[in-house]
Amino acid sequence: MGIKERKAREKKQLRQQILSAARELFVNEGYENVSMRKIASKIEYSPTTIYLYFKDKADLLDSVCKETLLNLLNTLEQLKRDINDPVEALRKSGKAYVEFGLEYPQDYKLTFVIRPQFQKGLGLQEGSVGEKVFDYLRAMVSECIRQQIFRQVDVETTGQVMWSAVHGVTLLLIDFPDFPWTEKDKLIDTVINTTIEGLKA
Amino acid sequence: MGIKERKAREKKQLRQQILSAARELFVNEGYENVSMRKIASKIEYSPTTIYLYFKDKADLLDSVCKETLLNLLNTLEQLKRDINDPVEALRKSGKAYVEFGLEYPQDYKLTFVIRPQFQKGLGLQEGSVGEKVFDYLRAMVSECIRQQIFRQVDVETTGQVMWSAVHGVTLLLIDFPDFPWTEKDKLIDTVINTTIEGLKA
DNA sequence: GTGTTATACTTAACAGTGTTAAGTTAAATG
DNA sequence: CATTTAACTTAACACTGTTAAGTATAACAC
Repeated sequence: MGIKERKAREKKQLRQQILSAARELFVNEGYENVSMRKIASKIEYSPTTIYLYFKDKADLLDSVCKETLLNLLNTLEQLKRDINDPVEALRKSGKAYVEFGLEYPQDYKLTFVIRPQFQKGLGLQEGSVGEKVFDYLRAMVSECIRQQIFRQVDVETTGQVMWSAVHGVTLLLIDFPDFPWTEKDKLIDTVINTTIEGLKA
Repeated sequence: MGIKERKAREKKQLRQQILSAARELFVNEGYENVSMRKIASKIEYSPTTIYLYFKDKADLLDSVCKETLLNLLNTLEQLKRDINDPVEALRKSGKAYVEFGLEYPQDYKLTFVIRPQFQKGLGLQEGSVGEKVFDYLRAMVSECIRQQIFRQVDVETTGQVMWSAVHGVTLLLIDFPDFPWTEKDKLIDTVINTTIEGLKA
């Protein structure tokens, strides 16, 4: 019974191949500037083959995005294990969050800006990766409050403030790459540090 | 010599008509889903006529956004006249900024998220309205630093931190209307206050 | 008033897009 | 060996932004 399994393996491989090609093109040239034909030509298949593996172009981007969000979650959870001080963990997590957004701007914008626009009704879907990322942030903030490092404001608000800050700087850096920003890392650090300082007792 | 003036007036009128039609369609259906043909049909001209008034679709979007920014700038400058305390002015301006975004969410996204995506290379151009808005913010922050209320970090960075915060919370509130946010005004105030506190000495 | 020029707009077309229906080819099954 | 099934391709549709060429009308000079 090895034949069916080989076939399934090959299908999975091609799916992954499409996904990788799409990611590379999306990241380098931007979602709008990448056509299905371009992706197809990169993997040396006809354009219509893609539709045997993905519903449409949005679904393809969706899948690319889900992959990278899982990466973000991995990165963050790895980080958590190595750091004890909750403030330091929050700082590093914030930085990792922004850097992820800058590394995969298309994915970031799709998930946190574009998808909500077309998928109204739910903020972050139940059980979605996006929700898990916010859960992670909440846990961290919660620890800072518990240890009385942060002011005793409610956890939800505090988490949302933190999210606003990193979300804001991420999008500004993505959307206005030619604005005369302060040196990028300095800006990110200052945003995170300022917010943390402001949240302290 | 009234003929030339009448002609000029008519040209201006048609330009404005195109602009209004474009704004309405962009806001209601989203930039990508609006074609030049759709705009043209709305104003009952041929599609190519638009190109006599605007370089291309991006330029049209640009002009729509410029209008939006002028409105924002007006709102802000009205505010400035009434307040003396620079921190209070900054707080109120931040709030006004966010509220402007929430009142015209589609316009805000068009200007600060969608346009940069399609009109690359725009830092904030010399003399542009966007630059004036940031100048406004800079002046305010500068005063806070001069009066030694804020830490002596450079003005640019400080301004950018402030912008990140308000931009972030504005977009989150727009894009995830069904997320279990803290009460809206409380969240906005906390974001602004936290950032201001973090910037203080 | 007539001929010419400039202005404002339109028609037709190009090269590209996402997507689908129908067709092909080769492998697996009975 | 015949038939069915799966994987992939070809051709086409209805769109997109944009441009070059054409047209009709209004303004101007004489």
